[in-house]
Amino acid sequence: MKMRVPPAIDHILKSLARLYPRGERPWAHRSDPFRTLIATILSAQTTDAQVDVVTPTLFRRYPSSAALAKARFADVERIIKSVGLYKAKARNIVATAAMIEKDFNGKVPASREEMTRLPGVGRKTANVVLIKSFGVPAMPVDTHVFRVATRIGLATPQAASNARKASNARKASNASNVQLTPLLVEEQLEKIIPRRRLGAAHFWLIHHGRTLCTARSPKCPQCPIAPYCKYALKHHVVPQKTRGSRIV
DNA sequence: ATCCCGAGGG
DNA sequence: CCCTCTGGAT
Repeated sequence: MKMRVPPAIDHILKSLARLYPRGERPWAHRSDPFRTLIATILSAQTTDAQVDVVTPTLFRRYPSSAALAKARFADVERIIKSVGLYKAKARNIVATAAMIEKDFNGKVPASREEMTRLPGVGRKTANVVLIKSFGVPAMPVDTHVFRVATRIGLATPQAASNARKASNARKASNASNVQLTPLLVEEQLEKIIPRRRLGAAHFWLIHHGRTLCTARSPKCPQCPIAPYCKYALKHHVVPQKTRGSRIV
């Protein structure tokens, strides 16, 4: 229950909290599990702005899984036409609604095991619903979270190696040949970030990845955690004035 | 051109 | 591991 947070982690979280003080949560207005789930499925390879365009119409016409389960693909496709991958998503959300009705008594299942059986629901989507709608500690690891966490050292091959040794001592693996996977990053983040802060940390990491810590040309000179970011140091992008200084 | 809070299939 | 699915914003 009581968890001690390593100083570096604590500093990183505090820096991110200062950087993004509003802590705005995308889709915060959708609190019920069904809408959170559907909106999250729709969000793949699409901007959240695009999701916001189609969800009002979608949920007006299909306010519940019972309603959506009976929808025709063509009707749903027409409504969500402007989001990417809309054909697969139309199929998936209708099939998901049908499965919720048929196998889960009309309610979105509250476990990752059950949720990932739903068509179009992978581990990342399930984790979003778990932490947003069910209050279950889970870190959704998408490309942004993965990139940021590995860059700044919140997730490391060393820690992954240790975790793997602990859980499976039979496999003798050293840190150098452990490749970080989204699952390993998730496990590490859930271990080192206090449960209370997981939701906020998720937002900070993902928002950081979209703004400063981008894939192509990261804005390290503007980044407050660059002074103790391994990626920034390695690529010589730490500003002169803060290089070598202590963690702020 | 490149990217967007991925998932499923080969 | 790879590939495909997709429209819209920049």
